[in-house]
Amino acid sequence: MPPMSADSAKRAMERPLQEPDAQAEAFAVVRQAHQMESTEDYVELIDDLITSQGEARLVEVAERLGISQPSAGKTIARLQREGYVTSEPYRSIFLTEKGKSLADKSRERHDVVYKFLLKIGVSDATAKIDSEGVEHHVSEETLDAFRRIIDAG
Amino acid sequence: MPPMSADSAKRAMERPLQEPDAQAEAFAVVRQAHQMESTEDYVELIDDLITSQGEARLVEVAERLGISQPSAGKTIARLQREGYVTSEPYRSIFLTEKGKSLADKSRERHDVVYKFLLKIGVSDATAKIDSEGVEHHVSEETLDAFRRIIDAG
DNA sequence: TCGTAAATTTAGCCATGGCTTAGTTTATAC
DNA sequence: GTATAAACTAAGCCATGGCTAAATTTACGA
Repeated sequence: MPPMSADSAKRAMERPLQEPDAQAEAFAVVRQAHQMESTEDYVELIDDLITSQGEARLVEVAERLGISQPSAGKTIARLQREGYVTSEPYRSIFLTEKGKSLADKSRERHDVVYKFLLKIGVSDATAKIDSEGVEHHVSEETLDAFRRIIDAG
Repeated sequence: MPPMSADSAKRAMERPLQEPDAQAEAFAVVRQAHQMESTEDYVELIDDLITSQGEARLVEVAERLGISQPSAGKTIARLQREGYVTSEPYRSIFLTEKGKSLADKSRERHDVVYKFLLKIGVSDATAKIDSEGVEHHVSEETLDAFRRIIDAG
């Protein structure tokens, strides 16, 4: 093992490693959040499309996600397998109860993050982009902290 | 197309859809961030291990990520292919210049998010977990907003 | 009604990143 | 110095989620 530099020693003091299992747990949470990410993005988007346009077509879902139609279709098939949506061949996409309630929860979370970012002075364009990425990784506790700040005047 | 309910009409007013290409862009940013996520997690962890323990062994990387050794090894191989790390068979793992500078940037970002969460009243345990997920999805603009709040008394 | 364009599906490609099982190398302890 | 344990690699499995190209179905306008 090479000797430790002064700098390294300093950083090791200031920023000690976590316990291995606590750190592993944090990464596990991220990986799990990650698995739900695309599911949440899809149901949220589908719900928005149904609300604004009366129906959710694959072509529109793909366009708004910025991916090809077959890619979107493949994921929609998974969502159907997992009970979030229903749709018959060549028809538009509907949310199940399960899908709708996940969509509602996701949108709520998304909105809190978005409004919070605006509140602390982030521009609208950046708030839109960052909230899309951040929404899947904030716990209820953090959301509550965000809500307190939103509501504070 | 089915008729729109009163509720839906209301929500459509309050939360209009974004432009398709702006929305697609936001998702593209998330997907790209996503591709960098594991790279950043690895180099940051490897750097921390080198600093605290003098070297980074695969067994430790795997343990702290909470995944199997072969899984960690496969990703390390990718990182080597992409020029972030070097390592010879059965030896410990080193960061290249490129890897080291990414690690530094990631740690900085991670620390800002972590400290910010503490500052707004999130518990230490939650701040550790959430910062792990959030760090990859905050823009420089948002980080600056976080820094302002951290520095504000 | 019928031809064409748009939407959707199918098939098959690729990379990532999990996993297990089994083999190899290294390090250690006796 | 050698046996054993620990660390690592190899091989091969799986699901996800991108892609393209080609086939099919639907919808629409002339």
